[in-house]
Amino acid sequence: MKTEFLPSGVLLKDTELDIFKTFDCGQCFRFEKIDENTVCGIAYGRRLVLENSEDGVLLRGVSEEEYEKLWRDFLDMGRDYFDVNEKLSAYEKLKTAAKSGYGIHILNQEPWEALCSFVISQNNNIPRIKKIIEKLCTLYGEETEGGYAFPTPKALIKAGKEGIALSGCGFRDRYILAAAEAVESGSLDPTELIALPYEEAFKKLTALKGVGPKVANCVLLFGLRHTEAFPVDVWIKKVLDKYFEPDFDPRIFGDWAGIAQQYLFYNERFVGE
DNA sequence: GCCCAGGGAATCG
DNA sequence: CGATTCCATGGG
Repeated sequence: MKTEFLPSGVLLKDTELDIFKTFDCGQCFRFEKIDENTVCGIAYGRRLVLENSEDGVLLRGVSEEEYEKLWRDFLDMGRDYFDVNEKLSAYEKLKTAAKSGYGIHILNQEPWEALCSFVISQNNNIPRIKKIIEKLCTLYGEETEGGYAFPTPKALIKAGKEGIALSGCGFRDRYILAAAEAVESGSLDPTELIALPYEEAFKKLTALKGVGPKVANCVLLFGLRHTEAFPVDVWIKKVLDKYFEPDFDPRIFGDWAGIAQQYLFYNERFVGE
Protein backbone atom coordinates (compact mmCIF):
# COMPACT_ATOMS: atom_id res chain seq x y z
CA MET A 1 0.00 0.00 0.00
CA LYS A 2 1.10 3.55 -0.72
CA THR A 3 -0.15 6.66 0.97
CA GLU A 4 -0.44 9.87 -1.02
CA PHE A 5 -1.11 13.23 0.52
CA LEU A 6 -3.17 15.34 -1.85
CA PRO A 7 -4.98 18.65 -1.58
CA SER A 8 -8.27 16.71 -1.66
CA GLY A 9 -7.21 14.48 1.22
CA VAL A 10 -5.23 11.35 1.97
CA LEU A 11 -5.30 8.66 -0.68
CA LEU A 12 -4.67 5.10 0.45
CA LYS A 13 -3.47 3.50 -2.77
CA ASP A 14 -3.78 -0.21 -3.46
CA THR A 15 -5.14 -0.91 -0.02
CA GLU A 16 -7.15 -4.01 0.77
CA LEU A 17 -9.28 -1.91 3.17
CA ASP A 18 -12.94 -2.34 2.24
CA ILE A 19 -14.85 0.58 3.69
CA PHE A 20 -18.27 -1.03 3.36
CA LYS A 21 -17.33 -4.33 4.95
CA THR A 22 -15.44 -2.55 7.72
CA PHE A 23 -18.15 -0.10 8.66
CA ASP A 24 -21.12 -2.43 8.27
CA CYS A 25 -20.27 -5.34 10.49
CA GLY A 26 -21.50 -4.08 13.82
CA GLN A 27 -18.20 -2.87 15.25
CA CYS A 28 -19.08 0.82 15.17
CA PHE A 29 -22.35 2.67 15.25
CA ARG A 30 -21.72 6.22 14.04
CA PHE A 31 -20.82 5.57 10.39
CA GLU A 32 -23.16 5.28 7.42
CA LYS A 33 -22.95 4.44 3.75
CA ILE A 34 -24.16 7.63 2.13
CA ASP A 35 -23.83 6.62 -1.52
CA GLU A 36 -22.35 3.90 -3.73
CA ASN A 37 -18.79 5.07 -3.03
CA THR A 38 -18.92 6.83 0.29
CA VAL A 39 -19.02 6.12 4.00
CA CYS A 40 -19.09 8.88 6.54
CA GLY A 41 -19.33 9.31 10.27
CA ILE A 42 -17.80 10.70 13.43
CA ALA A 43 -15.00 9.35 15.62
CA TYR A 44 -12.69 11.08 18.07
CA GLY A 45 -15.03 14.05 17.84
CA ARG A 46 -14.31 14.57 14.13
CA ARG A 47 -16.11 13.83 10.94
CA LEU A 48 -14.45 11.40 8.57
CA VAL A 49 -15.49 10.87 4.94
CA LEU A 50 -14.13 7.78 3.19
CA GLU A 51 -14.56 7.51 -0.55
CA ASN A 52 -13.76 4.72 -2.97
CA SER A 53 -11.93 6.12 -5.99
CA GLU A 54 -10.12 4.71 -9.02
CA ASP A 55 -6.91 3.97 -7.22
CA GLY A 56 -7.83 3.54 -3.61
CA VAL A 57 -9.64 4.95 -0.63
CA LEU A 58 -9.69 8.71 -0.30
CA LEU A 59 -10.03 10.18 3.18
CA ARG A 60 -11.62 13.41 2.07
CA GLY A 61 -10.13 16.65 3.36
CA VAL A 62 -7.76 14.92 5.77
CA SER A 63 -4.28 16.44 6.19
CA GLU A 64 -1.10 14.44 6.53
CA GLU A 65 -0.81 15.43 10.19
CA GLU A 66 -4.38 14.44 10.99
CA TYR A 67 -3.92 11.12 9.23
CA GLU A 68 -0.73 10.26 11.04
CA LYS A 69 -2.05 11.43 14.39
CA LEU A 70 -5.50 9.92 14.24
CA TRP A 71 -6.97 8.10 11.26
CA ARG A 72 -4.07 5.81 10.46
CA ASP A 73 -4.49 4.24 13.86
CA PHE A 74 -8.30 4.39 13.89
CA LEU A 75 -8.41 2.50 10.60
CA ASP A 76 -5.70 0.10 11.81
CA MET A 77 -3.59 0.79 8.72
CA GLY A 78 -0.44 -0.35 10.50
CA ARG A 79 -1.46 -3.99 10.46
CA ASP A 80 -0.57 -6.26 7.55
CA TYR A 81 -4.02 -7.65 6.81
CA PHE A 82 -2.78 -9.57 3.78
CA ASP A 83 -0.51 -11.51 6.08
CA VAL A 84 -3.17 -12.00 8.77
CA ASN A 85 -5.65 -13.17 6.16
CA GLU A 86 -3.17 -15.64 4.76
CA LYS A 87 -2.36 -17.02 8.21
CA LEU A 88 -6.03 -17.42 9.11
CA SER A 89 -6.75 -19.05 5.75
CA ALA A 90 -4.44 -21.84 6.82
CA TYR A 91 -7.27 -23.03 9.06
CA GLU A 92 -9.47 -25.13 6.79
CA LYS A 93 -12.67 -23.92 8.47
CA LEU A 94 -11.74 -20.26 8.01
CA LYS A 95 -10.85 -20.46 4.33
CA THR A 96 -14.24 -19.39 2.98
CA ALA A 97 -14.85 -16.76 5.63
CA ALA A 98 -11.36 -15.30 5.24
CA LYS A 99 -11.97 -14.93 1.53
CA SER A 100 -15.33 -13.19 1.86
CA GLY A 101 -14.27 -11.06 4.81
CA TYR A 102 -10.97 -9.91 3.35
CA GLY A 103 -10.88 -6.12 3.49
CA ILE A 104 -12.39 -5.83 6.96
CA HIS A 105 -10.25 -3.87 9.37
CA ILE A 106 -10.67 -3.76 13.12
CA LEU A 107 -11.36 -0.14 14.07
CA ASN A 108 -9.49 1.29 17.02
CA GLN A 109 -12.26 3.29 18.60
CA GLU A 110 -12.09 5.46 21.68
CA PRO A 111 -12.15 3.27 24.79
CA TRP A 112 -14.95 5.12 26.57
CA GLU A 113 -17.09 5.33 23.45
CA ALA A 114 -16.62 1.61 22.86
CA LEU A 115 -17.53 0.75 26.43
CA CYS A 116 -20.64 2.91 26.48
CA SER A 117 -21.73 1.87 22.98
CA PHE A 118 -21.50 -1.84 23.65
CA VAL A 119 -23.34 -1.49 26.96
CA ILE A 120 -26.12 0.00 24.84
CA SER A 121 -25.77 -2.85 22.35
CA GLN A 122 -26.78 -5.54 24.83
CA ASN A 123 -30.07 -7.24 23.98
CA ASN A 124 -30.50 -4.80 21.12
CA ASN A 125 -30.39 -4.48 17.35
CA ILE A 126 -28.10 -2.32 15.27
CA PRO A 127 -30.56 0.26 13.89
CA ARG A 128 -31.86 0.93 17.36
CA ILE A 129 -28.38 1.05 18.90
CA LYS A 130 -27.45 3.69 16.33
CA LYS A 131 -30.56 5.70 17.10
CA ILE A 132 -29.90 5.68 20.85
CA ILE A 133 -26.26 6.67 20.41
CA GLU A 134 -27.07 9.52 18.02
CA LYS A 135 -29.63 10.82 20.46
CA LEU A 136 -27.12 10.66 23.31
CA CYS A 137 -24.59 12.54 21.18
CA THR A 138 -26.95 15.32 20.14
CA LEU A 139 -28.24 15.68 23.69
CA TYR A 140 -24.96 15.56 25.60
CA GLY A 141 -22.05 15.54 23.15
CA GLU A 142 -19.92 18.55 22.44
CA GLU A 143 -20.88 20.28 19.21
CA THR A 144 -18.06 20.60 16.67
CA GLU A 145 -17.88 21.68 13.01
CA GLY A 146 -18.52 18.13 11.85
CA GLY A 147 -21.32 17.24 14.25
CA TYR A 148 -21.63 16.06 17.83
CA ALA A 149 -18.86 14.27 19.65
CA PHE A 150 -19.59 11.24 21.79
CA PRO A 151 -20.62 12.46 25.26
CA THR A 152 -18.03 12.37 28.02
CA PRO A 153 -18.73 10.40 31.21
CA LYS A 154 -19.00 13.72 33.03
CA ALA A 155 -21.71 14.96 30.65
CA LEU A 156 -23.72 11.78 31.13
CA ILE A 157 -23.43 11.97 34.91
CA LYS A 158 -24.70 15.53 34.74
CA ALA A 159 -27.60 14.34 32.58
CA GLY A 160 -28.45 11.73 35.19
CA LYS A 161 -30.39 8.53 34.75
CA GLU A 162 -33.49 10.35 33.54
CA GLY A 163 -31.48 12.43 31.11
CA ILE A 164 -29.79 9.33 29.72
CA ALA A 165 -33.16 7.62 29.41
CA LEU A 166 -34.28 10.36 26.99
CA SER A 167 -32.09 8.60 24.43
CA GLY A 168 -34.56 5.72 24.37
CA CYS A 169 -32.02 3.31 25.84
CA GLY A 170 -34.63 1.74 28.11
CA PHE A 171 -33.48 -0.33 31.06
CA ARG A 172 -29.82 0.25 30.14
CA ASP A 173 -29.92 3.79 31.57
CA ARG A 174 -28.55 2.70 34.92
CA TYR A 175 -25.76 0.63 33.34
CA ILE A 176 -24.66 3.62 31.26
CA LEU A 177 -24.72 5.88 34.30
CA ALA A 178 -22.82 3.38 36.44
CA ALA A 179 -20.15 2.96 33.75
CA ALA A 180 -19.80 6.73 33.45
CA GLU A 181 -19.42 7.01 37.21
CA ALA A 182 -16.83 4.25 37.32
CA VAL A 183 -14.76 6.02 34.68
CA GLU A 184 -15.20 9.52 36.06
CA SER A 185 -14.31 8.47 39.60
CA GLY A 186 -11.20 6.74 38.32
CA SER A 187 -12.21 3.34 39.69
CA LEU A 188 -12.03 2.16 36.08
CA ASP A 189 -9.68 3.67 33.52
CA PRO A 190 -10.63 2.10 30.19
CA THR A 191 -7.48 3.34 28.49
CA GLU A 192 -5.42 1.52 31.08
CA LEU A 193 -7.02 -1.77 30.07
CA ILE A 194 -5.21 -1.61 26.72
CA ALA A 195 -1.92 -2.43 28.39
CA LEU A 196 -3.29 -5.12 30.72
CA PRO A 197 -3.26 -8.80 29.81
CA TYR A 198 -6.53 -9.89 28.17
CA GLU A 199 -7.79 -11.91 31.14
CA GLU A 200 -7.30 -9.08 33.62
CA ALA A 201 -8.91 -6.49 31.37
CA PHE A 202 -11.82 -8.88 30.80
CA LYS A 203 -12.33 -9.28 34.55
CA LYS A 204 -12.31 -5.54 35.17
CA LEU A 205 -14.87 -4.97 32.44
CA THR A 206 -17.24 -7.74 33.46
CA ALA A 207 -17.20 -6.39 37.01
CA LEU A 208 -19.37 -3.56 35.67
CA LYS A 209 -23.13 -4.04 35.77
CA GLY A 210 -24.45 -4.49 32.26
CA VAL A 211 -21.17 -5.87 30.95
CA GLY A 212 -21.22 -9.61 30.33
CA PRO A 213 -18.77 -11.69 28.26
CA LYS A 214 -20.16 -10.60 24.90
CA VAL A 215 -20.07 -6.88 25.66
CA ALA A 216 -16.65 -7.13 27.32
CA ASN A 217 -15.14 -8.90 24.32
CA CYS A 218 -16.56 -6.29 21.94
CA VAL A 219 -15.05 -3.49 24.03
CA LEU A 220 -11.73 -5.32 24.19
CA LEU A 221 -11.64 -5.94 20.46
CA PHE A 222 -13.03 -2.69 19.06
CA GLY A 223 -11.87 -0.19 21.66
CA LEU A 224 -8.98 -1.69 23.56
CA ARG A 225 -6.82 -3.32 20.87
CA HIS A 226 -7.13 -6.81 22.27
CA THR A 227 -7.34 -8.66 18.96
CA GLU A 228 -7.38 -11.99 20.77
CA ALA A 229 -10.93 -11.20 21.99
CA PHE A 230 -13.61 -13.31 20.29
CA PRO A 231 -17.10 -11.89 20.92
CA VAL A 232 -19.83 -14.52 20.63
CA ASP A 233 -23.20 -13.17 19.54
CA VAL A 234 -26.08 -15.13 17.99
CA TRP A 235 -24.49 -15.15 14.55
CA ILE A 236 -21.20 -16.47 15.85
CA LYS A 237 -23.02 -18.97 18.03
CA LYS A 238 -24.72 -20.22 14.87
CA VAL A 239 -21.40 -20.44 13.04
CA LEU A 240 -19.78 -22.36 15.89
CA ASP A 241 -22.69 -24.82 16.10
CA LYS A 242 -22.77 -25.31 12.36
CA TYR A 243 -19.15 -25.69 11.35
CA PHE A 244 -17.06 -26.40 14.44
CA GLU A 245 -16.72 -29.24 16.92
CA PRO A 246 -18.70 -28.81 20.16
CA ASP A 247 -15.54 -28.32 22.21
CA PHE A 248 -13.90 -25.93 19.75
CA ASP A 249 -11.93 -23.15 21.41
CA PRO A 250 -11.37 -19.99 19.32
CA ARG A 251 -8.30 -19.23 21.40
CA ILE A 252 -6.36 -21.39 18.94
CA PHE A 253 -6.52 -18.40 16.59
CA GLY A 254 -4.36 -16.54 19.10
CA ASP A 255 -3.90 -12.84 18.52
CA TRP A 256 -6.01 -13.04 15.34
CA ALA A 257 -9.10 -14.52 16.99
CA GLY A 258 -10.94 -11.21 16.81
CA ILE A 259 -10.20 -10.85 13.12
CA ALA A 260 -11.28 -14.43 12.52
CA GLN A 261 -14.49 -13.58 14.35
CA GLN A 262 -15.11 -10.63 12.01
CA TYR A 263 -14.55 -12.81 8.95
CA LEU A 264 -16.89 -15.51 10.25
CA PHE A 265 -19.55 -12.97 11.19
CA TYR A 266 -19.41 -11.21 7.84
CA ASN A 267 -19.53 -14.46 5.91
CA GLU A 268 -22.49 -15.84 7.82
CA ARG A 269 -24.44 -12.60 7.95
CA PHE A 270 -23.90 -11.25 4.45
CA VAL A 271 -22.63 -14.03 2.24
CA GLY A 272 -24.27 -17.19 3.52
CA GLU A 273 -23.27 -20.76 2.93
C1' DG B 1 -34.71 -22.10 36.50
C1' DC B 2 -38.17 -18.48 35.05
C1' DC B 3 -39.79 -14.11 33.86
C1' DC B 4 -39.13 -9.36 33.04
C1' DA B 5 -36.99 -4.85 31.44
C1' DG B 6 -37.44 -0.52 25.63
C1' DG B 7 -38.40 -1.22 21.29
C1' DG B 8 -37.33 -2.24 16.63
C1' DA B 9 -35.87 -6.09 13.56
C1' DA B 10 -36.37 -10.66 12.14
C1' DT B 11 -39.01 -14.42 11.61
C1' DC B 12 -43.20 -17.06 11.76
C1' DG B 13 -47.98 -18.46 10.77
C1' DC C 1 -50.65 -9.18 6.88
C1' DG C 2 -50.42 -9.42 12.27
C1' DA C 3 -48.34 -12.12 15.91
C1' DT C 4 -44.43 -13.80 18.03
C1' DT C 5 -39.61 -14.11 18.93
C1' DC C 6 -35.22 -12.26 19.45
C1' DC C 7 -31.40 -9.50 21.31
C1' DA C 8 -27.42 -10.06 26.40
C1' DT C 9 -27.54 -8.99 30.99
C1' DG C 10 -28.96 -8.47 35.77
C1' DG C 11 -32.49 -8.46 39.17
C1' DG C 12 -36.51 -10.23 41.42
